[in-house]
Amino acid sequence: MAEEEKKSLNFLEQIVEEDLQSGKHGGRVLTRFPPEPNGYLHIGHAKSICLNFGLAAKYGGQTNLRFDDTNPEKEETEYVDSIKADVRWLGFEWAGEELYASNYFESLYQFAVTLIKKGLAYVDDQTSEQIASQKGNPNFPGEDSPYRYRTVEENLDLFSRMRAGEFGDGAKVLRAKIDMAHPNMHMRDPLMYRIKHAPHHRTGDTWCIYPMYDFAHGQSDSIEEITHSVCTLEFDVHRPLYEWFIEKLGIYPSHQYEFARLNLTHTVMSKRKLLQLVNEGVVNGWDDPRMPTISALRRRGFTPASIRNFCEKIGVAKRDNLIDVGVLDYCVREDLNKLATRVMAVLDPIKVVITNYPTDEVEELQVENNPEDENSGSRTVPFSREIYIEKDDFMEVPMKKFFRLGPGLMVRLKGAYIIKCDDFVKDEFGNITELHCSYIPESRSGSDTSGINVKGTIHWVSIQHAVKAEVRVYDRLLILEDASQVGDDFKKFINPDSLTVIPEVFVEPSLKEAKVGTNYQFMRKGYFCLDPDATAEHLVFNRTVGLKDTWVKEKSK
RNA sequence: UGACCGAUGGUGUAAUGGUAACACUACAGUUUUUGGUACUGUCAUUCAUGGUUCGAAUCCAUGUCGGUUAACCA
Repeated sequence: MAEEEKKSLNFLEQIVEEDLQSGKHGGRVLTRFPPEPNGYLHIGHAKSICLNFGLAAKYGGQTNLRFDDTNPEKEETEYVDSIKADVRWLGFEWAGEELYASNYFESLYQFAVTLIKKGLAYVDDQTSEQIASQKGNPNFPGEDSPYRYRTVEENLDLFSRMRAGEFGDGAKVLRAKIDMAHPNMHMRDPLMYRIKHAPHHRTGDTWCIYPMYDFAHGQSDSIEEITHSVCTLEFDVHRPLYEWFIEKLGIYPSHQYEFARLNLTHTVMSKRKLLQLVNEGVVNGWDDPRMPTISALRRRGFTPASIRNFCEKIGVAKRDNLIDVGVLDYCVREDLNKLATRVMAVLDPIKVVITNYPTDEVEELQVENNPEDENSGSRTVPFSREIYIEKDDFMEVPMKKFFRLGPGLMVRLKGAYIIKCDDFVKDEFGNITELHCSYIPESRSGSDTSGINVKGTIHWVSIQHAVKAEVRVYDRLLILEDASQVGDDFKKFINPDSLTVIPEVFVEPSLKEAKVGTNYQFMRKGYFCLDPDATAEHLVFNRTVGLKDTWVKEKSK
């Protein structure tokens, strides 16, 4: 038996394997994906999802889906539903029911009481401005709050009255008593609770005090006995605090590990910036196919497998990275090449009359559905005397290496006959409006006895059978490669051609049956799928991604 | 300027003290009834300087550069 090639492990897998070996968590692996329900998931989240679910699955563990819903002012049920749908669509299943940090509000409250009793937390009456000014700065230590040395009894009393709703928003906060001179700013008596008289999407008006991220996330991990809490690099500086709370509370020792989040060229990834694009109408909603959101990628025709492969391919490490969107394109093409049915569609038509073909004849030609899949079968495509071909498949003065149509040149019509261009018609402006060709009757596809070899094969659509459709072609959102260099100025670099609508193209009749969710390859043009905007009378196709085109390069030489 | 994280080809990710690998891109070919797919080939002495060692991308020191961090956001 051949030696199985040992695939190298990423740093998280190494940690898990070490922990498994040392029996750190009793051989258990439980991860979690903890989105805040305040926006839609994007491809960066997909990386995290694949990481968390993939890591657990690889080592026989499970993954919790836990909504980090500690800020009632920003969070909504609508987002909960879309996030669940996106995770499922990506192909992952979380352990049991979805969970919520808000499930633990009572436990969290009790944790806070415990810390107060230990003299490790206190109620502060100052304004946020006062507290901020006492924080000091990275070079200078902060100063203690005048309320820092309240008695345990007073803190207990005040905290319970905070919960009871006796104080207004912002009147008081609960802070951890750590060290106002700590070199890590997050350890300078961080806030644990704030007062918000706001209804929560799950707990309604049960609470008017809500825990901060730092006093909710780690404790939730611990309550669920998460073994490996994987998050992005910016939380690295929070880790000492994460560990401080767990240690002082003496609760389950979950551990946090950080990885570098995904950055894509020509794209912005932060929820805030994506929300801006939506709110300002730069795009038509969260699922506009130009967006890097999961819902947009789905609408655009990306498959779950292609996104999972992408996440696998880009790897995971701790250094900053900027992945070329071309890698994402590659991953969809790779997947779609194997499963997309090939069809013919002419996006920029020119009429061709096959002068020696009988006027009334229609042939039903058999065309294979997918040369990459021998089980895909074939379909029937009507052929007749008048067809459309792509305008740029003809050149009046063919350049060298142009293997298509030109005066006197021959091409194969895909699945049909070889034709020869005998003549062309120009209008008064000199535009070519029509080609006159003759076909070689013996060259019929599958029973070709003509002995003629042509270098080019082009797609076509029979005019009388053609179905009209709209096509939407997408390009990168930003003209700029690295959006991190311009910050909030990114909108100056929006690609004006990120969406091109072609109102009327001609597609073969089989596409009348096209369904949302099915991927097609328009031969020689790219991968397309039906948009949800489509109706039976008005077909709309999104271009998922173009085919690799080496001719454009050749042409420009 | 404090703390923390990081630095390997154009881009990512490996190599875990034993002589830089894989993928993408680019380029050059072969095959092809999609100028697609598939296949073949070409493209780096690892941020710098010192040190440890028979041997360093890997360990140590110093420096340089990049990132994160000082919300009653997560």
